[in-house]
Amino acid sequence: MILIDYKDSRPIYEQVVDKFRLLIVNGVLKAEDKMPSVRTLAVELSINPNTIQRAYGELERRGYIYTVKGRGNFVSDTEGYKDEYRSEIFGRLDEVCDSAFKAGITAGELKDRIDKVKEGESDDKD
Amino acid sequence: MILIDYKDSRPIYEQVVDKFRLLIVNGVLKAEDKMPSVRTLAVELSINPNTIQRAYGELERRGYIYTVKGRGNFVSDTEGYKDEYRSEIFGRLDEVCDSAFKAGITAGELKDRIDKVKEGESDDKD
DNA sequence: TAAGTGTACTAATTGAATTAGTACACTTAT
DNA sequence: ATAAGTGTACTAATTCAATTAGTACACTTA
Repeated sequence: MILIDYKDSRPIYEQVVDKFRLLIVNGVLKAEDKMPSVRTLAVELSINPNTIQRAYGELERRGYIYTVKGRGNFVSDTEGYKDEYRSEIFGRLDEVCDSAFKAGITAGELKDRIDKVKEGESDDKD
Repeated sequence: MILIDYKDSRPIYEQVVDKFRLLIVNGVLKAEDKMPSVRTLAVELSINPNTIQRAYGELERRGYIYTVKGRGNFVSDTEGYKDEYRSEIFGRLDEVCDSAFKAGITAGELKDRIDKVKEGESDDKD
């Protein structure tokens, strides 16, 4: 369900947080779905339970999951967070545009590129 | 000329490399311009000369600057690197598009956003 | 010759991330 | 009641990259 990239220089717990965030905001994991237990996932990924715990703590802090002691972690109702995630993506787009314009790339070129990506979509990647 | 962001989790030498890369590919620093000396810049930024040296070594390895022993570091002819930099930006755009499409954002929405950024350009930022 | 430049090297320090180990509280099923 | 599974909380040790510190050497220019 989740894969760690050891070539990635970011902390493992951060990668775990991001992967789950994507699964949740993109609807793969739905509200009330049960998250894998801390210990289970730790064994699955061959990393320390503390690292998973830290990731789950972060996900809870940010509202993506909630905890029931003794029962486990569950996905929250994240409808509200989808807008937040969209904003995040637009923010990233803004940065790319800034860099692009500074480097002399035109809005037209960017738009053409979007169309190309759109065409090639659903290709087997990553 | 350069500013370090201590809130940024990336290594200092990497930040230095990036800042100079931008100055160079965007034409602020031109071919044959003299780079600040390792020691001067170290004092200016209040960081260790070794860190600057590492950054300069990286810039040289990547072809952005060249070294003349005893004289200093100078900006290379970077015309060829501008294409490389453009590709990099398009690559970043591709990633944003992928995320966007997965999150249900349409190509049209992305294009509209580009126009908005284009309008607000040359605003006093960073 | 003196001052300024880059280069090379080793050692020490720092700090975050990760791992290791333990203990405790709660829930569920038996 | 008991056992197994769950989350939580702590402290200590380890690992690793980045950074700092210090020194020495070679070259260029004035």
